Amino acid sequence: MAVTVKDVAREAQVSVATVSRVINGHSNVTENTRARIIEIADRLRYVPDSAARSLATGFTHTVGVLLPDLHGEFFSEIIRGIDLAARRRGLHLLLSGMHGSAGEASLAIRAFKGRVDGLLIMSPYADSAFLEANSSDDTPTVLMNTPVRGKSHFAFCLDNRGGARAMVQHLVNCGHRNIVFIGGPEDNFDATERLAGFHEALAALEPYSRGTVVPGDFSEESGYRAGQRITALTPRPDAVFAANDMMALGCLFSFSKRGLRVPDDIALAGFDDIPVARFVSPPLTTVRVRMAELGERALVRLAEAIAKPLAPPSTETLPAELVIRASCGVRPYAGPRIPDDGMPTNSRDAD
Amino acid sequence: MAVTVKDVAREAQVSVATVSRVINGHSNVTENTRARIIEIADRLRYVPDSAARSLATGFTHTVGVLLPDLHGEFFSEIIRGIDLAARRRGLHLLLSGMHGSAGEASLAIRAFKGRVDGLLIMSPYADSAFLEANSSDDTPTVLMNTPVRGKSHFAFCLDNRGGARAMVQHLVNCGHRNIVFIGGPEDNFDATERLAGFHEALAALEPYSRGTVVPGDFSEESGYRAGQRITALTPRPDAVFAANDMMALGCLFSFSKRGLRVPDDIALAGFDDIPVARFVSPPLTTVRVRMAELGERALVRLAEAIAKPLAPPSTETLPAELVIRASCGVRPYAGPRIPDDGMPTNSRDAD
DNA sequence: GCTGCGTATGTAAACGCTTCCATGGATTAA
DNA sequence: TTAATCCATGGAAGCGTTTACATACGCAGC
Repeated sequence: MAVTVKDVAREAQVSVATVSRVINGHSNVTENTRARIIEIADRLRYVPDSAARSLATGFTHTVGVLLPDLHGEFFSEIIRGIDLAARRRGLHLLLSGMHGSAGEASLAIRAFKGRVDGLLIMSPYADSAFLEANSSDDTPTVLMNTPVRGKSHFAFCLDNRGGARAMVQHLVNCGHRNIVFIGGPEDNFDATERLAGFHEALAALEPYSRGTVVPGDFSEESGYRAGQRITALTPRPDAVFAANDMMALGCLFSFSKRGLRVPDDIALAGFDDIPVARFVSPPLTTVRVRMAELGERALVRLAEAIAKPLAPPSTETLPAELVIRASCGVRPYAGPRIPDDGMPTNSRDAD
Repeated sequence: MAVTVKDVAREAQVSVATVSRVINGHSNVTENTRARIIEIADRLRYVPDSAARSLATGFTHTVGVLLPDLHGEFFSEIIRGIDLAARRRGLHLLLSGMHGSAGEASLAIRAFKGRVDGLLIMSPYADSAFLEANSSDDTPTVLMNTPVRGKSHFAFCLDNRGGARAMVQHLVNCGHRNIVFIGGPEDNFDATERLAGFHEALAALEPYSRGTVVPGDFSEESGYRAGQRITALTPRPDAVFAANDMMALGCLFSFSKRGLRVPDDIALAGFDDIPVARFVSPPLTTVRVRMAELGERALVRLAEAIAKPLAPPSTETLPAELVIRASCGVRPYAGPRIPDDGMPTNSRDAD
């Protein structure tokens, strides 16, 4: 059915070897035959079979991407970054979201065997035991946002701790002393790091202020509940720092429902800089990590590791930047960013 | 380096055929040898090579997904739906975003050869000539959100027209007569369909009201500019219907900058129901299409087509639902949906 | 005890490609 | 003119599987 090298070879009256050489751009072919073969291949619509190629060469020109879930702006950003860098290098992306169990993730990794030249794994939950059990030594692997530090693998992580410290610093600068932190899931690496950063900064800046921590689970709803608890606190805190933006939003709604004004009555900050953060009222002060850049850099690293398998593992940390908007009160509400600080040129909304 | 069937066969003192039979769960193997081989395969950490398998069987258990871009909540939603359905069927996803040119898309499709059992292509720009030139007959293909109707391929499309009509109906119901439409890019299929729906509904409902159309390009910025133009109109329109939410937001900001209140002074509606729509003030009335469902159903269709290649092509249309919030004035602002109509259980924010 | 049959296992071809090695013709050097 | 060299091309092995076909074994029936 599908046309193969043999068909092209027969038509061109040469051997398959010569066709292969032409297809792969090897030099030692007469210009004459090369042209003839190319013409015939085009006419026959010949496209080499990647599976066979992989088998023969040992390369797939594909990387496997394992993400914890495929939900929300985060993943879309990361994937975009990865895709961008991958396409630049002629690499393809085999994508897999793992929903939950480690067993499933393990299965996904095994399924990658023979399909990929390298692995890109992101999981704030993945521990080193898991990797130990599942990483085949012959497949270069890069970890993204993982608790595992680069002893055995390349790893990228976010400066959750630094970002949280910077935010606390900012809140203190704004004159807030009594700061409440809304935490995330206990087994989530991002969440614990952010909490640690909060404590560190507070210990350094306000040794006499014991920071209150209210539980949360990263969901908007948990933020709402946290907001209710915070409202009930006496004396009322000066500021709330939520471990992520979604909780900050929930909290914001809870406040507005009770007539508490942000930032006049209480300051509010989040973490992540999700797109919505800009649009709520007041716009949310938060911490941004460039996820697309994370994906991009991770892929570049992986590509290097594939090319040169023996490079020693390392860990890189991506900086987190403070995004100051109106919700903490230091600046007056500047209004939407239109057209003051430039509009996003995003025109891909309904595609 | 990597362990193959041969290694397992040698260790178990059987032929590779027997090992293969065990691995693939064929029945005709003694329970005794089966157990022994499984034990050895586990111990040796044998994982079959997918490339070789594909070559031998002709199946890759992978589908190629071609998207126009990987930006924003849309794609993340679609991919999530696809991934969900794919994992359920043991299929893998080879992902490719095509940035721009048809040539690049064509290249991407060719690169899929031998890697995938089927293709999932989304592009509101892809025309049938392109598909004609690039679709290999032996690869089942499903189109998502495309101008091409299912003559030669399976196709899914969104009910852009119906959604737009419903929105106009709603605006009229709210008492608005003088309605302005902000259009999208001219070569975008979604945009033209929405515009058509607008005209159709208006012609039916308000034969004497010629609807004004202001140009836009789906970007927030273009919405802002459209808002400026609309503000200058006399008499001032009753309502604005933007071809997508991003433009509606830009428009909203433009209004708020001029002190125009929504919905008191002017009603505003969008299309897409992007996550932000819920959070702006006032919350935006808009039209929702379940993108995850689109992805899911498209994958299911494709899986069917792969299993039974001769099924006749068809087209399915996904309904668009009106999402009524406060921006059109019919209902009082109900506040955030917390906890009245249930909080989203999204807790995946910072992963 | 021989035939026949079913079952467990082995042998080898095939999948489509790349690439090492061989071949032979042309070109160059002596 | 002959030998050495180079270069375009062909032959064939090999990549790791699956699977059609062959084989050998055990057991039932006569």
